[in-house]
Amino acid sequence: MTGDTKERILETALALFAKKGYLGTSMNDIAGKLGLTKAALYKHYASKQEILDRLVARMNQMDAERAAAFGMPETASDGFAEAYMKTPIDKIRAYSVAQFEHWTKEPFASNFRKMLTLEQYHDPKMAKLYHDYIAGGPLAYMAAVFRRLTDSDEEAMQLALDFYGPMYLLYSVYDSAENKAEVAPLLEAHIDRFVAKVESHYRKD
Amino acid sequence: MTGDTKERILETALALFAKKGYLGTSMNDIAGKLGLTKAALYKHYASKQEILDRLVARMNQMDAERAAAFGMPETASDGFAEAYMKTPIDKIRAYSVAQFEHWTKEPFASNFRKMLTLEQYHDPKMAKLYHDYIAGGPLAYMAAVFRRLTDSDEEAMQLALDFYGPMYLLYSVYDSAENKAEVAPLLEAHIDRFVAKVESHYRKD
DNA sequence: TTGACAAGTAACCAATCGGTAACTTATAAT
DNA sequence: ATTATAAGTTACCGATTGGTTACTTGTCAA
Repeated sequence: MTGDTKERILETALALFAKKGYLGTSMNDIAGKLGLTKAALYKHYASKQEILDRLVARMNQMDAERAAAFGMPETASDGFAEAYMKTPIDKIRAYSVAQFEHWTKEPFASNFRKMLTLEQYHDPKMAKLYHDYIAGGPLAYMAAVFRRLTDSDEEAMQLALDFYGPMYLLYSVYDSAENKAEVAPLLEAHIDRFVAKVESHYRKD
Repeated sequence: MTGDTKERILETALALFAKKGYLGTSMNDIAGKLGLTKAALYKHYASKQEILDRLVARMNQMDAERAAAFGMPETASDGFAEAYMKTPIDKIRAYSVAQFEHWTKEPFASNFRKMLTLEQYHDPKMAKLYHDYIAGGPLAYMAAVFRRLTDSDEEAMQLALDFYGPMYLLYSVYDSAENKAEVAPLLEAHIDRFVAKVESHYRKD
């Protein structure tokens, strides 16, 4: 039965970190929501920081598994040399839609993304995770992918901005949307329009 | 001399709120950075909350003045009925570039944007300000502007996503960029490409 | 000269923070 | 039956929180 409580602590802590931030969430808050006292939390984790560390470790593990499942190079790496090899446009589309569903509908990933958003400016480690997972990381990734379609790094970056900028904005739209079911179709329409535009302009495919 | 200290308290508090969040910043932090004790802060503001309220009020005032200076309808309003009247593409371009410079280089606006980013999930008022100023607000604004170029609301929204999504992403890119001077040209290139694409596709201008 | 006032200080307040110590209780293996 | 052990409790710790009180100091007007 230890695994059950230990798991519920992680989920509850992450949900609170996503809403109130790491500093804004007390051990009493986490324990209270589980019907426990805060001392019980220290039977499972040595400190508040260790709870956060375990959350980060789990996110890294989940992302590596997902990247492997979709046959895409991992995101966290600095070198994107292998990214612009053979990634057909269909695979990019499927991967992007799945990524969006993951970061919005999956409770763990959605709360983790919100937590990163709240912690990015005062914690360098969180800033790097936010960059790699949500912001500049995927942008650089797409720029590397599009590099083989274009003649210059500048145009590849513009294509990456065209492609990922709206997707990045839709994360925020999703979070504050009253009807969240309307958001994913906006992304799919955007990707379809983008693919059509690229395929008509770069006919060397 | 009261105005000087009162002003420095606001600026210092906002800079700390942007880095550590509202809850993560103590009155001691603010006072210490000014070479004062926290009791001195209460000679100028009744509470920590009043400092935040004054920052919000100042931002609203600054934005109204800027919107008026650029001849654009205000952002915070719910009704965009007047938005799609006569806003030439040149004015939109100039306004957008100025907005980006404002939210990145202007210290007050830059710190305010970061503070809103950190507070958006746990404070409904901050969530609305973030939406109106940074995320869904400008998106809806651009969708209303582009509505007169298109046949449907759906296509207007797609155009707005194409236009504002990259701009929104570049805010994040700017914050973590080592060479910040390279970011604004990315936005200007994007806008030029967008304008060229729109003018070739919608030739009823 | 005096007196009002703005702006600052040191010292304190109750509440809360992350974390610890001592104790209870249920379960399960020997 | 006994004994570990895991999982919980209550009560406490020093530090810090937002905020208050009493006091001092400099300036400027009557």
